[in-house]
Amino acid sequence: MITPISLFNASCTECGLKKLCFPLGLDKADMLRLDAIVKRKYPLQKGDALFTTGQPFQAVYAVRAGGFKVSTVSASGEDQISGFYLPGDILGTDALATGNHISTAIAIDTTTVCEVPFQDLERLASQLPSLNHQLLSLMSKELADERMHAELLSRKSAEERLTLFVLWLSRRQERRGFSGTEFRLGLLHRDVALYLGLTPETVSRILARLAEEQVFSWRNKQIEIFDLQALIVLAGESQHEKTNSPRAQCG
Amino acid sequence: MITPISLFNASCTECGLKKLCFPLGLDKADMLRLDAIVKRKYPLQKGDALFTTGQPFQAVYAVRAGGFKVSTVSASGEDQISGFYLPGDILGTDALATGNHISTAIAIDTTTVCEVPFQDLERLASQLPSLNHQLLSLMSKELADERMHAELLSRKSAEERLTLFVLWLSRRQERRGFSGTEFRLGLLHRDVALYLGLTPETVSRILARLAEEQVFSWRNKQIEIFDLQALIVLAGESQHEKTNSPRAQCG
DNA sequence: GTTAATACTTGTTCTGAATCAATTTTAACG
DNA sequence: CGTTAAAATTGATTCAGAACAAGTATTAAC
Repeated sequence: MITPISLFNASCTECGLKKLCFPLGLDKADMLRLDAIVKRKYPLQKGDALFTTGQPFQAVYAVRAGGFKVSTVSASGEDQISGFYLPGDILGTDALATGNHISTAIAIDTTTVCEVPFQDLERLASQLPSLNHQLLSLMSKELADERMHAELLSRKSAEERLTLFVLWLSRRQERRGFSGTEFRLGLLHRDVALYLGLTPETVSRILARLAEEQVFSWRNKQIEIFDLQALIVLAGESQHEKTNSPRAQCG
Repeated sequence: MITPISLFNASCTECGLKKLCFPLGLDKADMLRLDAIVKRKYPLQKGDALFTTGQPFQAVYAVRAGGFKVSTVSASGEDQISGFYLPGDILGTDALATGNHISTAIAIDTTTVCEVPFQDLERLASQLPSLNHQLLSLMSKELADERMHAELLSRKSAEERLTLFVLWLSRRQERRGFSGTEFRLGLLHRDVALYLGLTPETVSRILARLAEEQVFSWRNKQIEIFDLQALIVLAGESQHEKTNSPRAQCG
């Protein structure tokens, strides 16, 4: 259960997500300094934009509850989804190079974030080497995630893509201390299809078949994994490969 | 013509690529400090690895001449190519998050690099805010490139992928002050096919057709563009879209 | 300079996923 | 709560590009 008010009030030192946001090297004093520059915002409603393409870069954001889909509008008007950001993830760093956001972040649920003004963060980071390293590390992880995404898109079959995606989510849930076999995901099948480079029809068909085969089901925003081993095999991860997650900036 | 010895001796202050590597904010004094930590290495031969998957992270590298293909080995043994790094580009930052390289960089030609030990770089960056910002900006650009790669893989047809790739190269050449219509590229068609998520056969067929149609030719490592406008149309960039490059860390 | 290996080309067949189309289900809103 | 719009499902058809195969051209090695 989400309790927006208490989350809204929580500071970094008290936040249950702090180990996710800044896993390394900040002692209590440093944490308080970080805390001082973080602004906790009122919840965004489903469909609200956190930032949009072209907006000047002001801050990075940590997801506390809910989530975002981040997309770029392509020539044809259809948007390509580059990633999903769930609690503990940090987003907005895409704007760093140009000073303007190159993508749009839309809340997929009622969502609360911490806003970290980037100027302040950069100034603080210049005084706290470990925070600075953490920042670089964060971006490096994003890059690794995006590469995995690209690999998925270029070499995997539709079934592999979908099962791999669910497997990533499952592992992510577990890493966060939640059930890896039963969880909620407030994403449209359509959005997942876009992310995976597939059509909604194909996703629907594969979901139907995998439910039939008792591997997992995904209905009404609820995912339930019946046969994790089968899922691993279908995802092509049976006896090899790295166990990275698709979006693990803060894990 | 490459003259390895003179390149080998050049320092950052004299280097023709310095505007590419560090476009922002370093004055002469700062540049000298950076120069002091950079190690210029003897040339690598074609096929040599600059770093390989799993190796501990020691340094980032700036390409001076030649180039690299960066790939990750997938389950099946085939490797997925995540990018190409040409003169002026900086590579190696993928290892930052984990402390170990998650990919392998292979020289595609006789190649010279500057090695920048990361510990030194990070220490220096903590004293030079503009260098630190530059580092973050670099990673942000890499991320943007990887997203463009993912978008190309998920939504573009084979012809669009290939023409877009050539267009990116062309623009990159121009930005570097070289001819955008006639240049050398020491890549195998096979590697480009892997990068684009296609088979060598498909690449070969499309190249044959585009040469036939007098759009561009690519034979014996030499690319020649006959009809840039047609190329732009085929790449699906006719009257819209951003003009980013695929690998523009230093441009 | 000859040989061996690797890369590239070209043709044919086949298939996975897109596309088109028609319902059914779910969510949104007054 | 009923109405309407959006999303998801299911089916039929099509097609772009993969896979397979067999040749030719380059490049590398000795």
